[in-house]
Amino acid sequence: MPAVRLSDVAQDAGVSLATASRVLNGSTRIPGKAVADKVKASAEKLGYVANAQAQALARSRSGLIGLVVHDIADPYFSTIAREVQQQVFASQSQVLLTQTDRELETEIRALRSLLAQQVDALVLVGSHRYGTESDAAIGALLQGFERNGGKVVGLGQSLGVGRTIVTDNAAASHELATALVVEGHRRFAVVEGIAGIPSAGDRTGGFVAALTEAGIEPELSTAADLTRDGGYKLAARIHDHLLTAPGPADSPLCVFAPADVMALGALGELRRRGVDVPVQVAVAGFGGVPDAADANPTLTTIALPLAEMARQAVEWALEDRAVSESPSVGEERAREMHVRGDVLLRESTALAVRN
Amino acid sequence: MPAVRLSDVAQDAGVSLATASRVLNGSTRIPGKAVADKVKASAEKLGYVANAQAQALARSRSGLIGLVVHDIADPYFSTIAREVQQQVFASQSQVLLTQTDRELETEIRALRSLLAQQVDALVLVGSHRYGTESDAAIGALLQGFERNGGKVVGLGQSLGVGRTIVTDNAAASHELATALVVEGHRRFAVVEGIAGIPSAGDRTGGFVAALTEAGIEPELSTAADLTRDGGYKLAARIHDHLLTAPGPADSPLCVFAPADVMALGALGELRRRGVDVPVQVAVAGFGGVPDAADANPTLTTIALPLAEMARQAVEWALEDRAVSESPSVGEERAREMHVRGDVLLRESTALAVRN
DNA sequence: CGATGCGGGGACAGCGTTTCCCCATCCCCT
DNA sequence: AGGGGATGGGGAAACGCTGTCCCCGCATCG
Repeated sequence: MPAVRLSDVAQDAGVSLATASRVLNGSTRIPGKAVADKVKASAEKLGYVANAQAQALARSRSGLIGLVVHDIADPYFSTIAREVQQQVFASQSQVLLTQTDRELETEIRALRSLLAQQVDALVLVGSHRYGTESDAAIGALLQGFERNGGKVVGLGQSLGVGRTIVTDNAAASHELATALVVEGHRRFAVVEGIAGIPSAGDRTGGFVAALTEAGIEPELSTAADLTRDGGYKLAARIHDHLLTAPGPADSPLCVFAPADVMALGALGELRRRGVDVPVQVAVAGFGGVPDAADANPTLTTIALPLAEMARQAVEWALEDRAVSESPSVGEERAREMHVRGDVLLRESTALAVRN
Repeated sequence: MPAVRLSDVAQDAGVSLATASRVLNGSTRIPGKAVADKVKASAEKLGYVANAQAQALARSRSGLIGLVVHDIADPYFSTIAREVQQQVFASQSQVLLTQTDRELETEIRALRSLLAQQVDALVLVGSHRYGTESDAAIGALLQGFERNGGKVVGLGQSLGVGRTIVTDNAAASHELATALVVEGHRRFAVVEGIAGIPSAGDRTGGFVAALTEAGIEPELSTAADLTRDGGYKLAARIHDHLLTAPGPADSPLCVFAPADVMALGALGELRRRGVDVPVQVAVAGFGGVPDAADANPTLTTIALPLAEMARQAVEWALEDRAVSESPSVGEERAREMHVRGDVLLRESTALAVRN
């Protein structure tokens, strides 16, 4: 029972293949009303569903958008994915989802697959930075893709190719650290940057820079993944550290986790270990996922306009190619858009009222 | 600068299209080593990437798996999606993601698109139940898909087509309610079922049935979406209700939200309103998302083995068609698999120790 | 009244792969 | 030494659709 093809519809309606095609797809040429109705009736009757693969092959446009995230279970990425999917779907296109787990090899494989599927555009969220030696393969892939007419949109940091929605990770983290110091925090712990993931390093970097300016040095710097599990590990380290270096009782250790999901995990693990937040330890995250506002204590973080960023990314991804290929003389189309995060000081970093 | 095609590789290697195809894809016929190496070298040199669309057309297998969820930003779905994506990707296939937002029309559109993309299999998570009048269109779509050789796997409740991983929502909720009553809870609030989403109704239904058996009637039943926002709304209703019917001071109102994300939202909103959980209000969820364990208070819930369920779904979805078409005589392949949820009584429903 | 458009429909050549079928070798067996 | 069976490579027909080119007929205009 093979699927019904366009030729079946054409035959049933008594018209040619060409006419059937014109009726059932927005062609430039609109057949006469009478014929059109006949074709539509036949299509309906037979339950015709176009073969997108064949259409893609003939049109050389697949209507597929590749979405690359590190981990779809991370609320940061799933919040973005939600919006991306909605927008793309509203435009009659489809989202092809891939996860990299922050592995370079996996990302390369994922990109290869997406390219093989002939995606029209690629939306990379929190990708590796293009340009470093080991990322050369990715850079080559992306450049080749763009040269063949594909669009690349980066969400997070600049890729060196395509268009990017840049979050100034370092500046935002700098602002957060400054605010925390102003609040009265003096003891800090940070998470070490992760090789190949520049955004994490930028965040910690900006944070530490602000501390340095304030004449403060973090008393702990530890390595951990940007995941919930990483947050557990981070909490364990913090706990251990406090056992050996308790410090003044009225001064909590403020830990900056460069991802909200990590901060949320740390919150859970600290509590399990009987460490009070924010009295003994203060926690700050980065991202502004919805979960952070409902946590207890509510999580101090840098809120990024995730939905807006996603919408902009899709807009660029779906933008008519004709427009993008004709850079209106003199006025070059913006290749980057900067968004800023809002520092949200909440309960997780609140200091006890001084008596 | 069009992409390099297989014919380019063949020409470069000085072999025919057929041979090149045989070398670069696992064909049954393996060309001689010498020729194979030459072709591989050319492919590498030219940066050849196969056109999956064309392959799909020729092979009539797309290597695409359609994933349908209500809301990818809901941790329940994103946890499942994470696992599904990983498994599918490991098998050289791709995930096509769609969200329904729990809208029937959207789900129909989504299915149509997935069918148009010629997906090899469909994984439906928490879909509408097939069989009710308004779902006839979906049922027809799915049946037609299956008849054409597609596979359908449902995750949640039975679809009436394909294979299903069934969670016994009613029984699990019944067990949870019983446990809560045993703990000492006497006052309950529930969420009304939502038209078209049987799982929510089943959960509340099982919960209420257990209460009835215990001679208890919920003192509040309210409508709210199975989302974080729904949780906010639920919390607001609960709060209002408590203002008019405070009840005995030592007896909290226990509210059952049939989705963890909803319960988590309620936790946040209750706190914002100054309602203490679990002292004034107890909260229970359903699903067992990772977030529930890190919440404060930790969330009582029914934990489903989400990752396992996802893995099983993918296994069925990717199962060799030849196997599934030859039902080994006598031993019919299981069409359903039942998983049970574990009742996890945690802090959000803890009663104060009786003095 | 004949010529010029133009609207509307059909034939057909691709789009990039796979795969069936045929053909040329080469080897081994009789 | 000749024939038969492997073995390995090539030609070409699909796969289902789009888009270009062409043709026909009717209305309009000179």
